[in-house]
Amino acid sequence: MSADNKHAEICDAPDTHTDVVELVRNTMPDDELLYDLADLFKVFGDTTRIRILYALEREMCVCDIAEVLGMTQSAISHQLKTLKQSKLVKSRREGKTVFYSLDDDHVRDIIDRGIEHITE
Amino acid sequence: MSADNKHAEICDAPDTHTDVVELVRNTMPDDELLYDLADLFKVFGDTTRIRILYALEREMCVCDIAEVLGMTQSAISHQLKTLKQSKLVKSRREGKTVFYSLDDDHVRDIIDRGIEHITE
DNA sequence: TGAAAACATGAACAAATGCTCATATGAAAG
DNA sequence: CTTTCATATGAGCATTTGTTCATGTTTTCA
Repeated sequence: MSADNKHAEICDAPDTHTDVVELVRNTMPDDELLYDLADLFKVFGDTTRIRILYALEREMCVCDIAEVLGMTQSAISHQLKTLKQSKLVKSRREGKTVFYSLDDDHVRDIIDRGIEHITE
Repeated sequence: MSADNKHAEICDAPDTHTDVVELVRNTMPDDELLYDLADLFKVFGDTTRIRILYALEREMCVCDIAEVLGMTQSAISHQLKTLKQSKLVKSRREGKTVFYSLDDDHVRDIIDRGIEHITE
């Protein structure tokens, strides 16, 4: 909690900079949380996965998703695994086919915020 | 608008699948929008950039950000460029130093939604 | 004008990532 | 039990990406 002056390492700045650095350091969330957060957004950061999430406004089976996106069943399956691990989609088995849908409302929420930013 | 039966290409599914595929296809946003959206989230999908955004709750100069994160000035500068191109941060010059801050409220909004999802 | 400080940028390299191809798993039908 | 359909998964490969290192810009001050 002591203010160990690291001023020398910082740019040739007025003393306020040192204060700001210390202050911001203390108000930053745990690195673990920020790491998980980046990992979550990384999942949204791919065109295929975003398109899958949009398609899943309605529950769909794997091969139909592949059909909608015009992509391989394998490619879709791989991405669905990623999406499921991040708890963005859930699955339900019915015989041979597996139906996927959005896991909760957060998903659409996050996407909508992104669209807001883009189309402002 | 005609329902050109692509049933053969789809999994051995009841006719409803074909309908769903067509329906979802028509309700999907333009690929360009989805591409831009993925690009936006891609920017959030990196630990360094997320940490920078958190640090910028207060306006800071480049070298102070580098100090807070314990990283090179060059690395930070590169990432700030990415963040600026996505309109997530803005900059203001004051003599030799350049101060960065969040561009608008959407940024913190999007991040908060992400945290909600993680810490649920 | 010349040097130093703060920042920006280009090239290069290592690490992460997404798709493809082949194959494995699991369920239903014959 | 064997086959077939829907899906899952592992390895391989090409592309993307983040950092480092060296250098370029811009501003200030002597």
